Amino acid sequence: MDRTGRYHLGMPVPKGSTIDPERTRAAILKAATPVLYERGLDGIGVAELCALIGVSKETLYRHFGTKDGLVEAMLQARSERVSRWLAEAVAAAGDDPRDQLAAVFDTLGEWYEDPVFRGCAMVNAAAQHHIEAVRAVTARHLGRYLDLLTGVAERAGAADPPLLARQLLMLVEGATVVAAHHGAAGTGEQARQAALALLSAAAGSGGGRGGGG
Amino acid sequence: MDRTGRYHLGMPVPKGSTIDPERTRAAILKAATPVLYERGLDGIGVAELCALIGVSKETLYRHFGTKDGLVEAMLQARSERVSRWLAEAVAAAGDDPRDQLAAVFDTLGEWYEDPVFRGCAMVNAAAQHHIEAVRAVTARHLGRYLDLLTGVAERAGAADPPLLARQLLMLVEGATVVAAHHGAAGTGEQARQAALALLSAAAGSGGGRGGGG
DNA sequence: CCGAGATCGTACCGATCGGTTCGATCTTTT
DNA sequence: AAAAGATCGAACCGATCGGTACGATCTCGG
Repeated sequence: MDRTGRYHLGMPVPKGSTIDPERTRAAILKAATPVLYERGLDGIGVAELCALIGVSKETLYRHFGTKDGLVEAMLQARSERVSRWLAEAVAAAGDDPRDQLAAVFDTLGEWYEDPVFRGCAMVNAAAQHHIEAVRAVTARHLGRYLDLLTGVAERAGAADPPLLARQLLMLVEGATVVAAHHGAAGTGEQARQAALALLSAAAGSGGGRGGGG
Repeated sequence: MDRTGRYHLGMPVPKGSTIDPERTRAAILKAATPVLYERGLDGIGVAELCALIGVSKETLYRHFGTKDGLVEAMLQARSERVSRWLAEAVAAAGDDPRDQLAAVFDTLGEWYEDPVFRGCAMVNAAAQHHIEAVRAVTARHLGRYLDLLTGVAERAGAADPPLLARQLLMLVEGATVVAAHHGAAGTGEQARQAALALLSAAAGSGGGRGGGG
């Protein structure tokens, strides 16, 4: 032991407060998220993960209890983060629901082009684990997307907003799968065109434009 | 050792031929496929898998070399089987491309309702493993779907058949993801409606019906 | 200045994993 | 009848896994 000391995730500890109870947890989550996303939940062991993110196993286990606990917390945080990210893109797109929908797929399209893109982390996780909590996080995640898309569908005056929203959700998740496993080039734009076509069809043949509100 | 003997996967050996060289391999694949699909590729060990399907580890390893070898062979066989299954549904739907497209999603919809449905096995596998061979099988699988849908798009006289086919592929994979993780009820029909709407839009605004041969 | 507590690195644990080996049994071939 | 070869069950192997324990270090509250 000639080099102990200097701990806490390599981050300088702010002089105030009690070494931060929640901060360590948040820092672990932030550092572990991209590693677990790239390597896969079962593609890396706790020991290697800890070494990569610079935290001891004891600290990780005290904050998350088990590896599954870490995974669940990570997925939950990631779901909330990307949902908020997409919602902000919609909010920034103005009042026209067509622009809002286009913003969704433009945002996704940028993500697809990212070299680290490996598909939806929540869907990937649910696809490989039977853990009920993981599946629940994924279902909730899709629910968030559905809510966002339902709002767009309603504002667009779709005849059946829940139906259109679910169809758009399929397009979102399908574009993500196709981009991950069959090439990302152009996928965002192709999906955007399809989404706008669906919206036009739903608004045109159904309830027309300018839904009450 | 009071009960050795009586081997070969519990299947009665036909009296002719050399105990079947290929037959054992096919039988292992057939038996292992649903187990690996339900439990997940990493969710079951080779020992338990062998016990469940009634084959010894030595036999399995002689036929497939490694667990990854078994996985690849299984995914390859499954991809060919389900692609053929979908192609046959299309072929049985008559000459109208709209009927053919509807048949695709009706067929998928039935699959979604199956209690053992857990999403697309190839996509699930690629989502959890970095193994290049697995990712290749998945890419090829999506390519088969794309070929099928391209044929439909061409026969429908779409203005841009490759574009429409890729959008329909997103719908297929998206419906599969949504059915797996957000409830299967109605997903097939909802996706079918969306697909037909996309086809109408692509044919209507683009090249009209009866695309040139 | 001294205890409480968070963190570190390392060693350790039992379980499980993928994969190999071996003796015995049964079938087919020669 | 004897050789060849496929299969079985079980034992075995080294590696890795998730998780725990321990002694040491550092910070903070009192």
